[in-house]
Amino acid sequence: MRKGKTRSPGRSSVVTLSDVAALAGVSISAVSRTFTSGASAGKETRRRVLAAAQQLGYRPNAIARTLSTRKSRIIAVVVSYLENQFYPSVLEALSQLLQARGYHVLLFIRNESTSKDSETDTFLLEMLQYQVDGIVLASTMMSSELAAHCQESGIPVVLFNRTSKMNQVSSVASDNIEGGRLAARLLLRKGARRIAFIAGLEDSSTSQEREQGLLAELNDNGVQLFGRRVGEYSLEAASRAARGLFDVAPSKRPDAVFVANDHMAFAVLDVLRIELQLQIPEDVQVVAFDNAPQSGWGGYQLTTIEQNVKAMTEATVSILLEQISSEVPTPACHIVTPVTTVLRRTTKS
Amino acid sequence: MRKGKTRSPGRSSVVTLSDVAALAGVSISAVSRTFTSGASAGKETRRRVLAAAQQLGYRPNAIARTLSTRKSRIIAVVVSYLENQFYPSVLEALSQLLQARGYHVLLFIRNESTSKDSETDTFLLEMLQYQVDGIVLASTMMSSELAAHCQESGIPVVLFNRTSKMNQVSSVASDNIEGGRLAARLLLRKGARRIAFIAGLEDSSTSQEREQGLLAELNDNGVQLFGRRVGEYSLEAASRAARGLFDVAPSKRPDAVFVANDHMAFAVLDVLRIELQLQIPEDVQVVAFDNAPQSGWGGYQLTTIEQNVKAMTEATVSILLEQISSEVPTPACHIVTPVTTVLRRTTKS
DNA sequence: GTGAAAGCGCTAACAG
DNA sequence: CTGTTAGCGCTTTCAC
Repeated sequence: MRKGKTRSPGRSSVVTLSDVAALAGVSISAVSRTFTSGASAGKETRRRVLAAAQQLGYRPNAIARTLSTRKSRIIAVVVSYLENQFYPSVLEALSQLLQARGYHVLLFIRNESTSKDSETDTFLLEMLQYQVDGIVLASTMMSSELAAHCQESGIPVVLFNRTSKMNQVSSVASDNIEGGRLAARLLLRKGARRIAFIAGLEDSSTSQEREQGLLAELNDNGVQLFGRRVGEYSLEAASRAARGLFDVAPSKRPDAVFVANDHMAFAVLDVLRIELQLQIPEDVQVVAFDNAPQSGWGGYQLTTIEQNVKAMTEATVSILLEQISSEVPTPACHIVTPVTTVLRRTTKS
Repeated sequence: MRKGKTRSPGRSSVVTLSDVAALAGVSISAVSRTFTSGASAGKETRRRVLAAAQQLGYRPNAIARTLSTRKSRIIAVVVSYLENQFYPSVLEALSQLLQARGYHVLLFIRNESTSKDSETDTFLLEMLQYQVDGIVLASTMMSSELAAHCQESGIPVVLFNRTSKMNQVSSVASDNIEGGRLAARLLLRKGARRIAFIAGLEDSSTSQEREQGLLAELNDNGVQLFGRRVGEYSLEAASRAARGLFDVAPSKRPDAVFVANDHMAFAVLDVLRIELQLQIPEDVQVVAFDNAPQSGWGGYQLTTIEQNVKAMTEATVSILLEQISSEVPTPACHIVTPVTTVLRRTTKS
């Protein structure tokens, strides 16, 4: 191991507290204090320290600070995949907010297709090892088990865009039930009567709630669900689902579909329009969920139920920071953000 | 500050090396060694340590380890925005590779629109403070200056999908010039003679090279560039560029456009088809660059020059890890990955 | 307000 | 192979 004053040249970051202290002719605690907001800083001392620090190009070592304070100012965010543009949007918003408050994002992408269950543990371990101050689980496919694990390790967790059976852990999600109802109401109002649903993953709370809302509203209006398939949140499965529903005799076809998210809806629209030569919205109307960026693009013009990314991400960081700063374990809280329907060309005007 | 053995309950991560050592009845170094690969581990000792660690739920503290070893196993990756799906793809691939090798991704999103120049420094500072082992700059819009800064701080940097005037810093990028030539050749072969170009950001090396290749090939075939606009890598500017080029008398219209990336091309296609009611590829052919995921979707079916994300990301991590592990400063290296044209429906068959 | 000193949890000589 | 020990760079009592 290197000895005290030996410096490997070229590494500017090896300027330490004591170097600055030496140059400024004060103690290291003095230096530490001037770099710690809200500490008893001597006026003249501060000036000299700042000068010395400036001259030396001193940068506080966040790692050392973390070791000492047990606060890393790092938030782990885990997502399952970035293919669905909704998630990059979220990631961007989240990162922005966190950065503005002096936190940093340690990104974990848990690609479902290439990862086994055991990896879940690996992930968790790694997050814990890095002493992250908080975790946001923005992964619809993440097991509730993992959430529980995190929770019990004592570090704040918030479930993003999903909820958990156990109310122990905080969550932020859209009003998916209401969203499902909005979709149903819209479709009904536009004259649809043979309404089908394409689910995401069966065990995703998000998909379940959206379906639940759909069914409730349909039921309230005395109409039955016409068909149902599972799209697993993937392009391929969604395409298959669409074929299953629509590649049949016209008399057996739905006249509308509610797709659990925009991402799947793009695939659905492609098979409907291109493979099956169906007219949208004349032959079939479709409404989905999220309002991902591409939904508004000319190629799709998808009518959808919008999730309020801004509200969701803001709630997420505020809960997280709240829990982080609070000494006592804060009770879990569950935020439900409102949704709105945005009308485009996949429903009749 | 908390005293030695005092534990705040509920925080399982406070189990330390010495706790394990005590339970196992060995020294802390023994414990440390069994958790350090390639260390002289006593067979029986190891067994007992592992048992004790297991029982206590011990997790090595990566922060402490970092402080001691000066290796954080964290790589900073900075991107400018995630709206262009090419970047989420890259991020996912990068994260995958890095994770597999025991590294982690600290994500920085430098949203151009909301950030001032001074923030560049802030970013850099933060990365340095966290003692990141390496940096990948996957941001076309990032100033070369920042790259230089990083470089001089002694930590390995690789420019992703861009190059720098100064050859000091490593880079990984596609063969953009060849890509531009491929686009030109394709368009020429498909009968286009009035070929226009929509650039990204003027000072982006990537856009410059693509244009350069286009011009070179055009020139070799004795044809002049028919028109040129700047799309700034944004949907809005690209739409404007498309209007500028095509919202004119038919006699003055290009019969093909090469767009500097797919992201802009989507906007271009939308104005061409929807606003201007032009037939693609009959009235105008378009080819772009990247082969972003959506390019293959039914709504666009965009002919494009594909960047090999796999090759690019693999090269990136291999350079990075190489430089990290090498004691002496490794000379900068510049990887150029091959591109291929993928034919779809925006060019004639 | 300021300095001395004791850690934070782990690693890496070094001597046995 | 094992234990002892001296740090890594910073924060935070605790006296002065």
